[in-house]
Amino acid sequence: MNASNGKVPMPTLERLANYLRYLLDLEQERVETISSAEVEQQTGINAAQFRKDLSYFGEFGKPGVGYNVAELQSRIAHILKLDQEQRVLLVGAGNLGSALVGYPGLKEHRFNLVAVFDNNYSKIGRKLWDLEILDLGRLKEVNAVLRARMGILAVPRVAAQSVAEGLVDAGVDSILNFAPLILRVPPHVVVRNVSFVQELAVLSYHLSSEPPQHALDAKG
Amino acid sequence: MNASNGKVPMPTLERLANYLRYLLDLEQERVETISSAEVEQQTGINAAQFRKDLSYFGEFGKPGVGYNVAELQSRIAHILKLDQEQRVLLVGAGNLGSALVGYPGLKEHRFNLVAVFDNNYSKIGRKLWDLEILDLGRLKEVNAVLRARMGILAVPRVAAQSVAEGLVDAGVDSILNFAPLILRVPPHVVVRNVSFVQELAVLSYHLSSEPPQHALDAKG
DNA sequence: TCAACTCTGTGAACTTCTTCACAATCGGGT
DNA sequence: ACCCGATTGTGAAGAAGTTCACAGAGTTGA
Ligand SMILES: NC(=O)c1ccc[n+]([C@@H]2O[C@H](COP(=O)([O-])OP(=O)(O)OC[C@H]3O[C@@H](n4cnc5c(N)ncnc54)[C@H](O)[C@@H]3O)[C@@H](O)[C@H]2O)c1
Ligand SMILES: NC(=O)c1ccc[n+]([C@@H]2O[C@H](COP(=O)([O-])OP(=O)(O)OC[C@H]3O[C@@H](n4cnc5c(N)ncnc54)[C@H](O)[C@@H]3O)[C@@H](O)[C@H]2O)c1
Repeated sequence: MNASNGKVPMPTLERLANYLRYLLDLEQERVETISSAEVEQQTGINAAQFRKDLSYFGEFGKPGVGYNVAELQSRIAHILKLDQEQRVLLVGAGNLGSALVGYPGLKEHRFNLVAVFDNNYSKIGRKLWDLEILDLGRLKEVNAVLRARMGILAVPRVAAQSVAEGLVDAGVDSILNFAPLILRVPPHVVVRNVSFVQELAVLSYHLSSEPPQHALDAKG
Repeated sequence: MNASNGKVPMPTLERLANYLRYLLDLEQERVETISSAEVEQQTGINAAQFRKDLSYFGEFGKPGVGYNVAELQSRIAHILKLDQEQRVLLVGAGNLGSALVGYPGLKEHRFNLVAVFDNNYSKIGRKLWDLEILDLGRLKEVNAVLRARMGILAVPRVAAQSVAEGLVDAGVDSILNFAPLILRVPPHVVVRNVSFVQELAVLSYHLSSEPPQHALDAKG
């Protein structure tokens, strides 16, 4: 009796996209049915965790059988709204922005990068792959037409806060931020940060405790 | 009493790099001292959380005063081993790899990208910024000299698992993985995944509950 | 010197997330 | 039709993380 009404834990949401990726692989391998135990065996995700994560959204499996791969895949895609086009604005046509525009993984998940903005006049008007780089000043005007609600922030750190405010003003209420700073946004706006340096720092920390080389192994 | 010996929660580690970033900003603004209450006010990070996170590593502040910005900054950098060079290997000289090599933020935190590998013969031998792209086949041989323990995986999904194994075989025990899949690695190896699509999916999910208040603010 | 005040460091309470463990259910075999 | 082995969905236990709240350390000023 759970089914999506209650509050879903954030870690569950974060795992959902991973499940989806894995299910798409299984589908391609023509696997029709999978049990949570097999998921655990193949991916290391705890079987009970997998089942409970799904349980927040309803009942997906059959006792004694498992889950239908194709059905589960499409239902997770639906939960995450990855079964419908999501229009996305990108600000910052630099190294990272360029990699993102050229990344086919976005379209595969129905994320449609509909416009790219920059404030550098030597870039405005040029094309980044197949998208023309637009003047940041036109953000609100352009999005009045496009009505994208998601924005990707790939500008230098010092510009990020003000650009974020511009995105919000243009009607964006979900921001993926690559700049290494904590954005302050109104409460209705959701921000997710991607920080390569943070991830590397966590790895770096762990190096300390690890033995310097792979001469050792075996663990209780 | 605490000081680094006990187990540190993973979320604490993840926040540490953020604190560092923030402290570097304060340093640049010539702020000498900061209290946890001011941190909360300026960044939204809960003051008690900030204090407790630090408490896992020792005592950093003075009651009645706060924290010395420069000292705290350097002590956090030390905890994360960001006060010493960390050599890093990159595999995959594509769009993302290229952005990473050109990203100055890595060097700023003492991450030194010492070699780039690819398996595409039209790329091998060319330069990516100032680094020559090396044949993936030479990974082990080259790292026998360089002795990097960190690796960044920026290859297509289908290649990621085997390249990860190659990295581990070459002595790498920390991997930052950009490919959208769950890597299986030996227990002594630490993996951190960066998944743009996962982050976007979480944002996409949240769009549901938000009111589509595009024209909420009554427009100009 | 002392009182008034500020702010840290941290046990303890609280909240959130993960894992366990088992009744309920399914499909297949006989 | 009925049993049997497999597997789900989920309360409840347990683990982990966050926040509270306060004793006590440091500072200031008289
Ligand atoms: N390149 C990476 O691998 C990488 C890794 C981690 C984080 N980041 C972060 O991502 C962001 C972008 O990185 P990058 O390497 O693409 O930088 P970049 O310098 O290559 O590109 C930044 C782009 O933003 C544009 N820009 C600057 N100010 C702007 C403004 N106010 N409005 C609109 N556009 C503006 C610039 O013209 C440029 O095109 C930075 O915050 C960086 O810290 C990058
Ligand atoms: N570009 C992005 O914005 C982006 C975003 C999210 C995730 N990713 C992921 O990052 C990875 C790299 O993305 P990209 O856009 O740079 O791809 P890309 O195709 O531009 O580059 C991949 C590089 O890897 C090399 N390569 C392929 N197989 C290899 C192998 N076995 N050994 C060594 N090198 C090999 C290719 O020659 C190429 O140079 C992919 O897994 C992708 O899904 C990329």
